[in-house]
Order: sequence, then C-alpha cells, then structure tokens
Amino acid sequence: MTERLSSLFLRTLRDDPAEAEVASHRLLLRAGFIRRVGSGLYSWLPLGLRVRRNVERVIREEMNAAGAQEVLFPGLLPREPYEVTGRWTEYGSDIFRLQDRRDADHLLAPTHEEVFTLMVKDLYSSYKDLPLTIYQIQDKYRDETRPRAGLLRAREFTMKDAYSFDFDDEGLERSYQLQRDAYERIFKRLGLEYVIVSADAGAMGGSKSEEFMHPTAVGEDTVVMNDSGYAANVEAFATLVPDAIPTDGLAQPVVHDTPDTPTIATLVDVANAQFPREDGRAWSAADTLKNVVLALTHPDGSRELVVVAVPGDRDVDDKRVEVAFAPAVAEPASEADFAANPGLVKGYIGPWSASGPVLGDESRTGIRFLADPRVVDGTQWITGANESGRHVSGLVAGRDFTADGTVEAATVREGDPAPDGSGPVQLIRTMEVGHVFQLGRKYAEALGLSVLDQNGKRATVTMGSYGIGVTRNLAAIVEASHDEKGIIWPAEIAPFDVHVVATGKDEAVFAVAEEVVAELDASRLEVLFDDRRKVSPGVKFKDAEIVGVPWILVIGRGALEGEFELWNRATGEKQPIRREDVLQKFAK
RNA sequence: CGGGGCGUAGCUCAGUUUGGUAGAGCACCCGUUUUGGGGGCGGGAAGUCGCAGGUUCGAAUCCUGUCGCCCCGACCA
Repeated sequence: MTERLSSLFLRTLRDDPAEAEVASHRLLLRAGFIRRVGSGLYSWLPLGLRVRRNVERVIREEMNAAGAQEVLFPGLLPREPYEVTGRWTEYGSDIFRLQDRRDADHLLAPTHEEVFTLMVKDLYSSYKDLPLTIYQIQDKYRDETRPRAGLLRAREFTMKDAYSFDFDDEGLERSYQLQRDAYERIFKRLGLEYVIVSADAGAMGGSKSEEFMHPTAVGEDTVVMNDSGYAANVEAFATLVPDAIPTDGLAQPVVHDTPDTPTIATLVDVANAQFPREDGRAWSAADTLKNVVLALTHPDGSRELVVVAVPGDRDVDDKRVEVAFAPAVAEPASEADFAANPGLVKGYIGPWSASGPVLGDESRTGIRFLADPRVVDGTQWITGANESGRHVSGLVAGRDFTADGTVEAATVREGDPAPDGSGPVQLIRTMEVGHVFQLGRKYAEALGLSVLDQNGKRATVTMGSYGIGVTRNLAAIVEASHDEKGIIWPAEIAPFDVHVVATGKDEAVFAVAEEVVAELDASRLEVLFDDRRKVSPGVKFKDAEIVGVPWILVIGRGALEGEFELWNRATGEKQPIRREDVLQKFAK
C-alpha cells in the first residue's frame, strides 16, 4: 500500500496550536492526525485513523488469542437497562442524556455492562454455555466536568471493553487471568510502560480489581510503589501499623493554655515555647493529633458526623477518604454542623477532656471517632482539650482515649513503609490505561442473568469486566515517544512502515523513487511517499520528522548512482544504503 | 462548580488602553528563482473581528447580556 503526500488529506502546522498544552495533543494536531471539533471531541484524519486502527488491531489480535469474541453494541441506548441497575441516577450528570421524538429517555453509553449482560441473558440459559468472554471496540461518551489534554480526557473516546461470564468463582478467576495476561501482551506490543496496581473495587461493588497504570508526568492518578515490587493505587495503600507501646509508667496528660493556636503550626510553636519536651528535642507536627470533622451522607440520605484523627504532619487525603467511607459521600463539616454540635470546639477538638471522653460511642457527643492506623496503643499526642484555647499533651492512646476504629485517610508520603514490608515507597504520577475487574454477580443479579446448573437449578452467573482506552493509549504512546522534532511511532502501530522522501527537481530522481516505492509496495510494505514537486527538502524533512514514521528513506543526492540515505527516526541515525539493499532491509 | 486567561484569515498573533477605511508572519493560489533542513522576489485569494442588544455621525475598540474555548483546582466506570 502506498500513500502519496501529493494527494494525502494532510496539512501539517508550523506553529503550536494555542489550545494544546500537553505533548501528545500538540503533536497530534500539528502533525495532522486529529482536529478538534468541540471541547473533548476530535475528528480523525487519515494519518490518525491509520494509527488508531493499528492500536485496535493489536488489541483485537490479543483478545481473539485469549478466546474472546468480538461483538458491537449501539452507542445510543434506551434508559431501561440502566434504570434497573440504578445507574441512570447514580451516574448523575456525567452521562449525555437525550429524548427521542416520543420523549423516551435515552443515553449515550458511558460503558456497556448492562447491555452485554442482557445480551447473554437473551441467548444463554445453561451452565454448558459458559464460560464466555465477549468484547467490543466502541465509542464511549461521558460529559466530563473538564475535558482536557486532547485525547487523554475526552468526552467521546474509544474503548475496548470485554466482559466474561462464568458459572463459578474459579471460572471467573480463570477468565480474569486470561484477560490480565492478554493486557500484559497488549501493552508490551504497544511499547507502553506500565505497572499493575491493586485498585479499590468499592464503587462498582466487585471483589478484585487491578489497574494498568502508565507512569507519566501528565497523569492524573498517583501510584505508590517501590523497587521491590510493591505497587498500589494511592486509594488502596494500607498503612504499615507500628507495634503498640506499653503504657506502664507513662506520665499523665497535662492540659495547657494555648490561646490563638487554631492551626498545627501555631500549636507546635506554642508547645515548644511553653512546655518543651523533657528530652530536649523540639516538638514537631508529627507529635500532634489533628482531628478533622467530616459529614457523611449515606446512600439512604441520612447524615452523620465523624471525626477522623491523623498525625498533625499529615493531611486528610480526599481520595482516600472517599474510598474509606464509600458508598457514603464525605465532605468537610459545615458551620451548621458545628453549630448543631456545641461539644465540638472548632480548632481545639480532641477525643479527651478533663471531664471525660468527648468522641466515640460512650462519649459526651457520641460522634464516631476513627483514628489513623499509626495511632496505636501507647503513642502519646498533643491534641485539643475540647476547650477554646486549650490543648492537652501526653495523651496516651489506649489509656486516655480509644478510637472506634481505624481509617486510611491520611496522605501517603514518599518514604512511607510499604505494607508488605518491602521498604520505603515512592509516589509517581500515572495514567490509567487499562482496568481488569471481577464484577462478581452484581449486574447478573440486578438484570436476572442466571443459568441452569447440572441439577436443573438456577444459578446466578458471575462476571468480569475489562477495559482498555484505545484513543487514550494512542495519546499515551505519543507522550512517551516523541522528541522536539515530532512523534516517534513504535513500528507496531506506526501509520506506515517507511516514509520515502524524494528530493530535488530532477525528474530522473523521482523516477528512481517511483520504482523503489513500487518495489516496497510489492513486498507488502505500507509506504508513505513524499512525491511532492517544488517542495523544498527542508520542508519534506520537517514533515517526515513530525509525522514520525520509524524509517525515512531519502532518495535525492546520489540517487542516480544508486546511493540513498536511511534515517532512523528514533535514534536520529542516518546511514547510506545502496538501492539494491533497500528491499532486504525492509523484508518482513 | 470555584479561580485565571482567551475569542480578529487555515495556524500563530498585533490592533482594543485613547472609537475614524481590517493588519502581520506562516500556510494557500499564480509567476519567477532556488533545491539536503520549514529559502528569495513579485502578485493574489482569504476574515459576519464569537453572538445579540445598546451608546455614537461612526464600534474589533465603549456599555449590557450571552455563547464558546484553554489552563489550575474540585470532579472523573
């Protein structure tokens, strides 16, 4: 196959479009792969479409090899299936909703669990039909609050989603593993670096969930990992719990007047000035206990206040809180909440007071009190004394106060110990490029998908869900593989195998190039041929470099003597090549 | 949703403060020259100045409203 630059629907841009910030967005626009139509909506030009099809091809090959079968569902769906699973409402304003001429509600599918499940329900009814894994490559729609970074977070994006259907848990585990293995092969072929992290499964009600995360500065997720193989999403990070300390012989708590210390920093200053440590070391924020009041809204609509205690040198991490309290929604307590609970003295909250416990089941307020796992028995803290302008020091966990439980709410920091004992962790920015998920029976139950077992009894099917963002992966590859000159496509998904550039004005040179291109084409190579006349060599070279085909074959000077030049786009290496060696060089 | 910025030719932008005939570079078309790194010269086509209303003799420019886009944050199966 040969495409000629003289007729290709392509216009490269010399200047960076003002709308593009990140490299992939900028380069895909400039090199003429995509164009923006609306916020988070992109059109695909011939070059972009070719790469996209190649990404899809890799995914298809691995899906098929893993025994999955391809299907295709509509992107436009009626409301009913989503009503049954509760997602019509749960999804809120993140989905595009529309009405047909009879005012019937529809949506543009953000994901397809429901219709896959219903399709299997329609057709299958016996355990003998299982296992089954089916997939599609489909456009998904999400009304993102803020689309950004071009293809990395778009409102219309292409995704491969697969679903497995099994009779029992062992079957699900096997199907899951097959998909997981296929994902590893896909990312290796795409040349995309990844780490697999355990993810929180709460939101979708499943059991086991792992995310394929691609390390990149433009990522929106934080992964906690170390060189010894530990890796987890920051939401799923578990604190390594220190050993308890004997409380025997520890001094009794002391209450101090600490006016004007509403923040941890001011408290530490006052503590060092007024009641220095006996061992001479200075108090630090880590010696204080910060008590944060959160308001939870439970799925039944009820509202509950909880107090979360974290060491004062850490903050409460919103994402970790969200997971810790799901399905309840947590938000900072409002002024009204404080007004309704006079027992909570803002800025001076603590579990203890001179006149008895303030927080917890048996306390004055009865408010649930959850502590960071580091607050083990025997640790001593400076914290609020529940009186305005007063704090207490030497407050011993397990002796002077007891939490109602622990909560993973504190921020994770570089250097924190991994829960598996493998040592200190690092925090890296990543982007989710794939997700494998054991859904279990949630959707099958909600939608009534069951099969008859060997005894003729109904049994609910168990499901897995497996997603890869096709267009996001394409953009991630550009992020990971470009230089100041342009894109550098990995051979597996490059729009063409070789980019032949004919230079000069000598028609004899073009005639040679035509012959070589025809030979390459005949050996089933995909060739991009810059056959433009009256375009200067510099322009052609710049275009070749920004477009990013792995090999650039320059036919110009010396062409009539059979001497060409072969450029390696990735390394920048340029070597002479004899005409008679060209075919062999590219032989597949 | 909060904060910031921006809408003028396909792209990048000037002009707006101080109202007075719509501009530049690149890209595009024609001619010419050049041919190994976005070349030179000459000519040309191309814009409802986001949209609506208002003020004014006159609005890209001032006023009001509105729509859209980008960035940071919140949010994100």
